[in-house]
Order: sequence, then structure tokens, then C-alpha cells
Amino acid sequence: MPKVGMEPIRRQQLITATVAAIDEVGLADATVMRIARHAGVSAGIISHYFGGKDGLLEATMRQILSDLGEAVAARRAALSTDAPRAHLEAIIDGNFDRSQVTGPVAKTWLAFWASSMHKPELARLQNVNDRRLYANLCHQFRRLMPREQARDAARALAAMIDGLWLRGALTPEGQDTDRARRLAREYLEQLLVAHDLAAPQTAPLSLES
Amino acid sequence: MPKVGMEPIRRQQLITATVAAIDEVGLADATVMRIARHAGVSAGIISHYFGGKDGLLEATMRQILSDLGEAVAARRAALSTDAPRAHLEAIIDGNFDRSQVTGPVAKTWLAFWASSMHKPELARLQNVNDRRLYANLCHQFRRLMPREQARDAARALAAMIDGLWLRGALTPEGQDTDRARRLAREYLEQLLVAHDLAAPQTAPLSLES
DNA sequence: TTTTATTGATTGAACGTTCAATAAAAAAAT
DNA sequence: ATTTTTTTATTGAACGTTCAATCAATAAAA
Repeated sequence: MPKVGMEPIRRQQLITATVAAIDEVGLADATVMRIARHAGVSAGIISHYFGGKDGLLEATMRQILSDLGEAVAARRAALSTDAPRAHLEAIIDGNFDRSQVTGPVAKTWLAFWASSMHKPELARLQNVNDRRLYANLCHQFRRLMPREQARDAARALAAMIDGLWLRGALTPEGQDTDRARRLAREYLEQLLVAHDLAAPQTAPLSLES
Repeated sequence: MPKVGMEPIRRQQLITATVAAIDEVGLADATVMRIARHAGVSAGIISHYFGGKDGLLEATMRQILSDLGEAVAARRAALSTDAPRAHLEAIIDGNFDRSQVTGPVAKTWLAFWASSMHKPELARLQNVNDRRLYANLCHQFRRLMPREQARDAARALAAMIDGLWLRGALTPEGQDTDRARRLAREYLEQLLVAHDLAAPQTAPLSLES
């Protein structure tokens, strides 16, 4: 049923179908035919709109990363306060959106993560995203503590977020998003408390670690 | 040059070659021919010793997991004390051995991790390992705090370990093992301090989170 | 009638597996 | 010691399958 202006519709259909196919059988068995069948179109159309399978995979990863970035940005924009703690919590919550919205996205994300180690273009996209998370966290921590401490806090919280999310994606029972978010928030709490204890003049004990 | 008793030698060669091939081009492009070339043998021998490519991949994952388990067990066995804290530190150190010894192993591990989502046999192996880490951590924390707190601490520390390790594997500059281990140890410190502050009678402040 | 969108059979390359042939070592026979 | 036989390990060409990409044919809309 050829109509004009199909391009954006087909592109979205195919990206959605790619995520569905990867969720179903994994990246290795997500053939162009299977993806096309999911979208209800023929295999040839993929090369027509994305130049080939690689183009479609890249576009899919790009959209997942973009969705994640927007989820974080939206929550931060909705904040009425400027407090570092509120922004850090918004970043945490935004990062757990990606799996909350759709389970299949988590599998796709991990598949791309592994694949990015040997595909330069995917590695580039993944790196940009990694740096953004780290930079956002670091910037907020920097308002509360000296640079080196802030860097370590950002590295550790980023690792905690990724680790919780990764374990959730692999768990047979599926992601327990609420618990993951709670644990991440509790860790943030610990980071802030640990700093409050160490730095201010009202320190109740001298705790050298 | 056929000699008797080649089996264990060839099996080890092929497993090592598999890790090398995955490190080089990724799991998707690690063909039997490439693996065989790495080991200096012909492609056919893989089916002979492992029944097929899948058998070789499974054996490779099994060895990586087994090496990790032994690294942890060895460090714990070497402890002179029975203190929970010492065991927890040994578990952390043991888990960072896997990437310390060989960088390629990290890539292989992650590749299997992603692949295990759709290959039941790999999923089984990965699950056994996950549970072991969690159970080990949980058992030690249980000696210091109530059950629910211990479970959360174990979940969080496991996530932190995996997250640090994952980020290290993906970083272009390669894993900074020392820093990762330091961050994990500092987190453990925070977990223990947070509990010491909340529980004992000498609590300096009432910190309800 | 022209343009745009889509199909699906075809093509060529690449893959894992198989198996008859081979070669080296070990064992047996001379 | 030398030769023959048996066993074991290994090869690599052939086979069948699967895949992504191509493109002439087609069909709906403009």
C-alpha cells in the first residue's frame, strides 16, 4: 500500500521491530528477514531505508540512547529545586526508566553493549553516553565535595547504576526496577552522609578509613 | 604429529584460542576457522573434541567461571582471620582477578554474558555463578546485620562489583583494576560504617533515611 | 501517466559439520 | 634391530544451509 511520506513511519516500525527481534532471539539470530516480518514488511526494505543491516542496528542503538538521555533530561527539567541531591536522584530515576518502560530494551541495550567492543561506530555512541552520565554525576558531586572525591563518587555511582541494571537485565525473573532504584538511592544517601561526616566541623567522630 | 594423550592439550589450546579470537574480533566473528588457526590446528578438530562449536563455547565459559571461583576461594582460604570484613575483601579482590590476569577474558566474559540471555546452557552457568557471588556476600553480611539489611548489602555490593568491572571492560583505555578495587573496597567500608552508626548504643546521631 | 513505495526471487559469499584420506606414533611380529 | 600392523590424531575438501544485499517487476497513489 504505497503512499507518500512513508519514510519516517517505516523507519520507526523497523527500529521497533529490531528491538522486538533482539528481545526474542538475540542479536546473533536477529536476521533481516525476522526483523522485516516483525514489522510486516519485506526484507529488501531495510536496505532501502537504512542502507543495510548495520545502518538499522546503528539507528536502533541511537534511538535507545536518545530515549535514555531524554528521560534523564525531562526529570531534571521538572525539578523546582537546584539542590545537587535532587539532580542526582533525578539522574538515577531517569536511568532506570529505560528498563521500566520496556523490558526488551534492556536486552537490546546489553546486546549492543557487548557488540560495541568490536564495532567502532557503536563504540562511539556508547562512549558518548557513558561520558554524559559520568559528567552529569561528577558536576553535581563537585558542588558538594573536592574534585577527586567527586570523581570517585561519580565513578562509583555510575558503576552502581550500570551494575544494578545489568543484573536486572540478566535475572531470570526479570528486572525489579523499584528495588534497583531504591538501592541506588540508598547508596547515594551513603555517599552524601559519608561526606557530611568527614568534612564539617560538627563531625561526631574522627573516622579515618 | 599425532601422539597419544593429545586430548587435554588440544582442549586447553582450543579454549585459549577461543578467548583470543573473541578478544580479537568478537563472538559474532569468532568462526571455527579463526579459532582453529589461532590454535594452529584445523577446523575439523573442534567438532572432534567438543562435538561442535557450541560445545567449545560452553567449555570456554565453564573454564572462565571456574577460574574466577578458584581465585575467590584461594584468597579466602589464605585468610588467617575469620572476620566477615576480611572475607568480604577477599571476595572483592578475587573478583577483580579475572580482569587483572588477562584483559581478553573480560571481553569474552561480557560476550558470554550477553549471549547467555538466549542460550539456556550458558544462562545456567552464568546463573550458578551469580548466585554464588550473592550467597557468599550475603552469608558474610548476615553475621553483621539483620537478614533484610544483609540481603540488600549483598545485592548492592554485587552490583557494584559487576558495574565497575563492566565499565572497565568497555573503557577504551582498558581496565584500571587498582582503582576499581579501591572503589569497591571503599564502598564496603561505607556499608560497614553505615551499619555501625545505625545499630550500636554509641550512635552519635539518629539518622533515619 | 508519472512518481513513489514495495516486493520477493536471485546471487554470491560465508559458515559449521562431516568424513574419507593421511600421516605419525605405538605395538607387534620377524 | 628391522619390518609390519594397528591405533590414534589430524587434515581439508565437499556439502548443505543460511544470510545480507540486489534489482527488475509490480502496484498503489498522485
